[in-house]
Amino acid sequence: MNNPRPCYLQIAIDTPLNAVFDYRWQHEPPQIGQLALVSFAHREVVGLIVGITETTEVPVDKLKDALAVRSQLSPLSDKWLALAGFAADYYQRPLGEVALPGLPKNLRVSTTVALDRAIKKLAKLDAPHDPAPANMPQLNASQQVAADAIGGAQGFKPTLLYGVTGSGKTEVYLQACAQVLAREPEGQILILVPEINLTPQLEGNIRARFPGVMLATLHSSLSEGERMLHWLAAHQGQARIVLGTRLAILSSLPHLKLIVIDEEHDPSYKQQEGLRYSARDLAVWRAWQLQIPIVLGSATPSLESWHHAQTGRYRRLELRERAVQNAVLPTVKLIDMERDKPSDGLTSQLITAIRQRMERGEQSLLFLNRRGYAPVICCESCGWISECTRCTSFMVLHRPEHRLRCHHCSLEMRIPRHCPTCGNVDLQPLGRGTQRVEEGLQALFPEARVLRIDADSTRKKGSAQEAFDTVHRGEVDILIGTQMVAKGHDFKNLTLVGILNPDTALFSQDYRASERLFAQLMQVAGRAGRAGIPSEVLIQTRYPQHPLYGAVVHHDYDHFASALLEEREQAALPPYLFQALLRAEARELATALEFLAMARDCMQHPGITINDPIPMTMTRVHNVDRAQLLVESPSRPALQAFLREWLQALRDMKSRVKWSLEVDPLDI
DNA sequence: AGCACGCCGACT
DNA sequence: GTCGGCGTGCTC
Repeated sequence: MNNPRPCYLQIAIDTPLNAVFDYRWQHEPPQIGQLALVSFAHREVVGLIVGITETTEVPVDKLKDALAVRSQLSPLSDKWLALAGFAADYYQRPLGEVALPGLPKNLRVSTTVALDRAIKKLAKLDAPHDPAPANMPQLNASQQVAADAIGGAQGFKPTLLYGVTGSGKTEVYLQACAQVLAREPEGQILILVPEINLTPQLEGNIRARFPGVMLATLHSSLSEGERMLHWLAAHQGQARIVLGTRLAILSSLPHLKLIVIDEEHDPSYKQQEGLRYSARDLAVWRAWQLQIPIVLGSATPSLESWHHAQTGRYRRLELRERAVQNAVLPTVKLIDMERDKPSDGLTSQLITAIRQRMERGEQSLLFLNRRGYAPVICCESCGWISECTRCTSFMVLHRPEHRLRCHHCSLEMRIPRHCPTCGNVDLQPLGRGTQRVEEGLQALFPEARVLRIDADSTRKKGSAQEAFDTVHRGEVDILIGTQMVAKGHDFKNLTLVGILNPDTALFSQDYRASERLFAQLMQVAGRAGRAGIPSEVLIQTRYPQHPLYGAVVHHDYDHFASALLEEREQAALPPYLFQALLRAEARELATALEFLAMARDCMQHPGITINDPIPMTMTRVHNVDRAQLLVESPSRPALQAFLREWLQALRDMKSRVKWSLEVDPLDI
């Protein structure tokens, strides 16, 4: 057991320091990829062994002994280490910050009881697999072509599966999976979805289809015990199918043979804090690394993927029809709000359409992406408006709770009885959110069962599921909701979708806003008419002539996307240009801007454009001012090379300003 | 990022 | 007298 000659372990630790740390080890040498418990800066942490050497440069007085190696856990593979290494390089973060946070928490504590228990439990579950699928439904012709193309692919073959909502993409994935499981005796499949609670039926479908193979799920609402078990099942190769959200892209899958990314355009594949990675982009890299097929599915692909399909880097497969017998796409109509003036936010045409559904016993869904009662209240005599004292934003009126609430810093207060500046008692709500529309609907249709689903109405755990179940049981006539109702759900009796206020995104500063709006409209429109009953989507707009709406009416993503891509090329925007964003925050805006100006000027940068520092659109959040600096280049390698040097220079500046870098930012 | 050390203000 | 405020400095 005792090895007379000590070795040195190079250990990556979850810290912002851009280095690995050497520790002495006086026992049998471990393997690269194993985890080790070490004492680091007055605390005990678990790090990842990334190198083993016989010498070290570190002075003896600094060197410590590693405390333990987690020898019961088989090492993370070279391929996995290379994936973490790529992500660390690409997103300009220390390896430890990439590799460690994705591991189950119970692997990163000083005790091993949870690990030992999970290993024992999985040993008992080690039954032989039977990959045979149960109850395979008949596919239509284009589904079959797609399933065979994906399931039969060899090598690195990215496929963009472009299929309208309800065209049966899921069934294509499942049958492609069946082919891979049958062909590869140990093969594993990774299926990524945007948010698991929005697709609870997918998990059930997979289990029912493949009763003989182990499925592991990985997402943020698992308990720590479950996460440990599922992660380990994937790591040991026992789980043949892993279904997860973006964080699952960094799971250990030694026999990975196929990757599926459902709704690949969905912004939730992009992590928005800490390591801001794109799970979709990492998935493509991982497929390339392993030389395996990957399928990206969407009714409204991201322009990045669309571009790759146009240039031939991805193969494009198409599903043009809805898969359910007789189900057709809903008819989309635009309601001109200049002609049909809304009262309580609803035009007379929309009200009539809802009334018809009531009479026929069918359901209606109203979509408004704004929660609360009204986005702001104001004083009509002096012009005071309810601004947040800590953020560059407004306090939103939440009438049922009798409170004003800032959606950015969650500051709350009672509704003032009178205007804080002039004393006027007549404070008016301005604009409308879901609560106000709910109130208007109830007044308009006293006999209707109206249900509101948004982040406020579903605060309690499980209440969202409960609300959706109520809709599925047919106990709701009119559903009003935000984003939450747009995704995934298959409402059988829903034949009308009303979209209340989509216009704001049309004139947004954010060049991605129209792409997102289109995807959102298609997605929510896709909730209607799934069971074969003819159905309608009504969009209330002041700009019925806008080309975006024209494309929605004709269900024509092809031309819309190609037109947007052309605009992006003309304007030199992604995907024809690569970007990174340096953000800085400070108590005073000037401090943040000064730091960014220094950053801009601290280095030569041929081939790289560095724009001027500007305050962020929402400058102040929770009493912190934020500014940003956009860096651009038509060459990704040039940008990458520049960023590496630049970040070193920024670290050496030792500024007290808090800053961070995001590669491939979505929101600018 | 944590966490300790360190040097100045109001409390039993 | 000390409890604790957060500035600054280090982590193999």
